[in-house]
Amino acid sequence: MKTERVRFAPSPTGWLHVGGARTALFNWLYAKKHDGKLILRIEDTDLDRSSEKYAESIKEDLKWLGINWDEFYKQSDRLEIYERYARRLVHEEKAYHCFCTEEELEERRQKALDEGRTPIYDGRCRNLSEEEKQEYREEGRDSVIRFKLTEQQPKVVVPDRIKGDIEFESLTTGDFVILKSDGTPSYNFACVLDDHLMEISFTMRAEDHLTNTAKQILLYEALDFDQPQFGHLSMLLGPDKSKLSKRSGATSVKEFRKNGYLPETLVNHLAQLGWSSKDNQEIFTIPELIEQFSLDNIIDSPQVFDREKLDWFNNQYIKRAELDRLIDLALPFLKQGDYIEEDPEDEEREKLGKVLDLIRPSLEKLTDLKEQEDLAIFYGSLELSSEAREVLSWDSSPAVLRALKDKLSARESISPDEVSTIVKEVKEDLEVEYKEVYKPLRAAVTGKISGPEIKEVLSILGPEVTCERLDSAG
RNA sequence: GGUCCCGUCGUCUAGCGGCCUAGGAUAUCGGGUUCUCAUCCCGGCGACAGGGGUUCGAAUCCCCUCGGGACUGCCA
Repeated sequence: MKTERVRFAPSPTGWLHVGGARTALFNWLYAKKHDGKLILRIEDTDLDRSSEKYAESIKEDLKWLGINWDEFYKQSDRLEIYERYARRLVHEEKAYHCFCTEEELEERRQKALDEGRTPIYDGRCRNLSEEEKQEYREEGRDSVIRFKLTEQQPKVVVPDRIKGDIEFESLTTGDFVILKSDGTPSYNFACVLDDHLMEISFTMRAEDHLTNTAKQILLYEALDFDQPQFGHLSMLLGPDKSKLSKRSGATSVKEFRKNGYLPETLVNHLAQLGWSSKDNQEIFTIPELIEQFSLDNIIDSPQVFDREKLDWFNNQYIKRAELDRLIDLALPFLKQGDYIEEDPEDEEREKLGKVLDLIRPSLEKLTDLKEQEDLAIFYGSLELSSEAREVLSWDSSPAVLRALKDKLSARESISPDEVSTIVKEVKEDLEVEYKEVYKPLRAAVTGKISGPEIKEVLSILGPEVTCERLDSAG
């Protein structure tokens, strides 16, 4: 069997957004599933809007997501190829030079619109004589090369592996441009040439390319190329149900990274937007995703990219992350907060690990670390809240704190279980309720009346610091 | 306007003619666990866009209507 070859072909005119990331992901999953190759192709033929900066950031974001590619191309490196094929089509009289200016075309388009007609290029430059062409050239007019659609507009059928065959009664485009006046190819032309030359076996892209695919099929025929298979993914929508755009809030992968999301969160959520596993599994590892991925389970209808579930996923993955990795993931965000300035080492790192492990269930995003009040317990100076003071003013509190201190002061360290034991002893010795021990203890040690498990807190803080705080609170 | 795609809880989805008084997840609400918050567990609310067919039987098949979306560039 031939190797499956798929591609992701972004244009470097902006940061990678989640829609593009999903297309990349689906292609990648498909490639991995079939032991195929993923080709990354930067479509930078729009010289004005493309920039190297964006091309780099797209690569960076893909890497961050764990989407790696096997081959890399840039269309701007291949301009002679497109030009050569365009000339070939002109030579075969399947394409022709058109000298109409953009202003003229715009004027005609507007007129057609005003008259309620579909604006279609009228093909007036199709049969220009050599003299006429020469005249235009002498006038200093630029020309483009247009693809000649056959007179008897044939029905185009797009065979779609996801949606099934899609028939176009008629294409609402006239002779479209394949080579622009600056010599760069237009999208459809470059795409067909590259997909063919790069031996792409399956072209999977979002549904907004459906009509492009129809046009491209005409090009495949004119060029006498075998066609790859096609597949169209539904659109990703914003909360307003229109095509996801910057207006829909944060949409670039970069922003999600910056906002404290884990790459596997995004991968998982994106994978399950328009695809679902047979048994409704929701939390996947990457190998599971690859194993279970199939075109059969792709959904035709568009889906809203909603942040709520993403946050839930992120909490799930934060809870699951390996501790050492979590520390590394957390550090950049911690440094943005008030408590940690630089990378801790040895015992400090170990302590941080314990702290993170303790508070991770409460983290939805890593950015929560910037203002995590619980961190103050371990890294800040103690301030008693008014609620904490109230608890400490209970009649029973001073004696409880004293008793706790007596039991702790002789110790070097203490385990969470030992805290439970001590609390129990104090409760029994003083004949009070658990609450009357726990609450003042929490208030004195953390300054707050709510927070992470107090026995874990004491274990991390250690008896010495704990006793100091019991002192100053008492 | 034209062409094309799509239509199950707010959102993501299961469902591919009977297992559906429509299942799961999330969000939300309530309860439980806990010294407390978070986590976790249990429960509630909540959808087949509408109308015609076909069929013994339709969320599932067909048609129409309505609704949403995309495309309609010398952008990709």
